Amino acid sequence: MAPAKKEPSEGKAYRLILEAIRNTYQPGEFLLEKNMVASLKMSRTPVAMALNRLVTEGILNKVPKKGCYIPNLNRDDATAAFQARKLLEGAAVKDAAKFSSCKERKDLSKLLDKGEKAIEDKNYRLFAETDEEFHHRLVKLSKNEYIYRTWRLIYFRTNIYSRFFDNLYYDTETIISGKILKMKSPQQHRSILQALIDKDPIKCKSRVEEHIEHSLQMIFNR
Amino acid sequence: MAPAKKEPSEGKAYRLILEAIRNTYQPGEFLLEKNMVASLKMSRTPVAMALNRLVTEGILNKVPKKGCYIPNLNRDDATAAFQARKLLEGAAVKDAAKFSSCKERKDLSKLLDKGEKAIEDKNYRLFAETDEEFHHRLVKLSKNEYIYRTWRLIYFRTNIYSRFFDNLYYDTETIISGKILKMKSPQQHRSILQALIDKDPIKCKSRVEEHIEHSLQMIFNR
DNA sequence: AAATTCTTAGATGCATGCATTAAAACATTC
DNA sequence: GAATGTTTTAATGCATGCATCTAAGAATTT
Repeated sequence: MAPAKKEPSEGKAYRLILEAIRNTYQPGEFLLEKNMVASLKMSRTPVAMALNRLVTEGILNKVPKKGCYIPNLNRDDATAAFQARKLLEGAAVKDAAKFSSCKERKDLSKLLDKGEKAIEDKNYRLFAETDEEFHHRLVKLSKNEYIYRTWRLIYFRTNIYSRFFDNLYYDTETIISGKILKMKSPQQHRSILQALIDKDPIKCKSRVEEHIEHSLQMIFNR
Repeated sequence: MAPAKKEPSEGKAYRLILEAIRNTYQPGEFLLEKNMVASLKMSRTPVAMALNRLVTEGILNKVPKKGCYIPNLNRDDATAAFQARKLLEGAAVKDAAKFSSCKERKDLSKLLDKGEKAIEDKNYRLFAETDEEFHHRLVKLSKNEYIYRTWRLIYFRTNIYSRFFDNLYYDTETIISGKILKMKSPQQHRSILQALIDKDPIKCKSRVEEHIEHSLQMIFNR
């Protein structure tokens, strides 16, 4: 039997609070330390540390001596977040197109298979997971730790918008710079992967940018 | 007499530790909580919070149950950091060229005056300050909070390199994509500002990128 | 003497009590 | 009754003691 090391309290708190931010809390809602201490069954110190971390990451806002809350959603903020994400993710895949290995591309393809199957099964939760992992892996391929770290937080924010407006998978059409985009998310993913396989950095970048712009437009069109 | 509100301990700890990271500590050096508690004359809690924040920001590294330390310097890391900075700062000034107000440009010009005077006086410390503020203001002009937040941390990292190699102001020449760049930093700043005044986003972006690439090359050429 | 185990010193991780303060509830004045 | 000032409440901010763990050094074995 393995020794079964105890998970550090702060890390556990961070993990569970982050999950609750994604799935439970609403924009504008205050998070009381006291409540978390109760539900997490630990002392205030690790909870305070985890909250502090989330504030530093920009995932939570804070009012001194008052507490932390989920940032509110608005059009300008969404635009800024998606713009920043487009910049980072676009540059990342541009580099990825130059560096990616055969195995990495194969693995991405398998991941897309899994996502498409999830949609067939109407398991949208699983699709959302694979979608998220696809983007994470793409950006990691850039091999630039600074870009990845920074992208990760902004991506989280854009994902809040997509989830809130229930837009992770939809069969709509969007107009971007005069072009009508009628692809579903999985098709867009495939076309990004294809550009990656073709080792075409420019195409890779523009397809990613269109994909992200598409997500933003879907939010606005609701 | 004003009430003179007491500065929160955590904020003070953060501020002073950050300053020490810039001016005192060396790459690889461990930071003992105990020592900071002693020099800052406060309890462990706010110090731990401040360190936690610095780790989250990527300014410090951490080994669990051991402590925090200044990240080591190396060529690949420098390349990645400057690359990321170039991407963010380039995009930021591109937007800035579209949005900046007359007053904002005037203020930037005054700041450059101040920096040039500092060099005349051989006050390189003051020049470094104005240099830093110039870049901060430039990126803020993008009006994108996500880009600014994220850029700020990466800029800090690149600045560590520049300071470490004592390269904030030097009269060297560099070759970037075949072109010989022979400008000093202040001249480069002026040319960036000029592109901003001309409201030429593309020129603005490329000049900023060259300026940053120049900084990186100066580090490598030492 | 080298390698291994045991001990111990000293660091971080966590729990908890007190201090401070913001805002809600209440009382008072106009 | 509205506006203002006061009290109370309940949250975060901070200090500190104990728990846990890492790593360095001492003791032991080969």
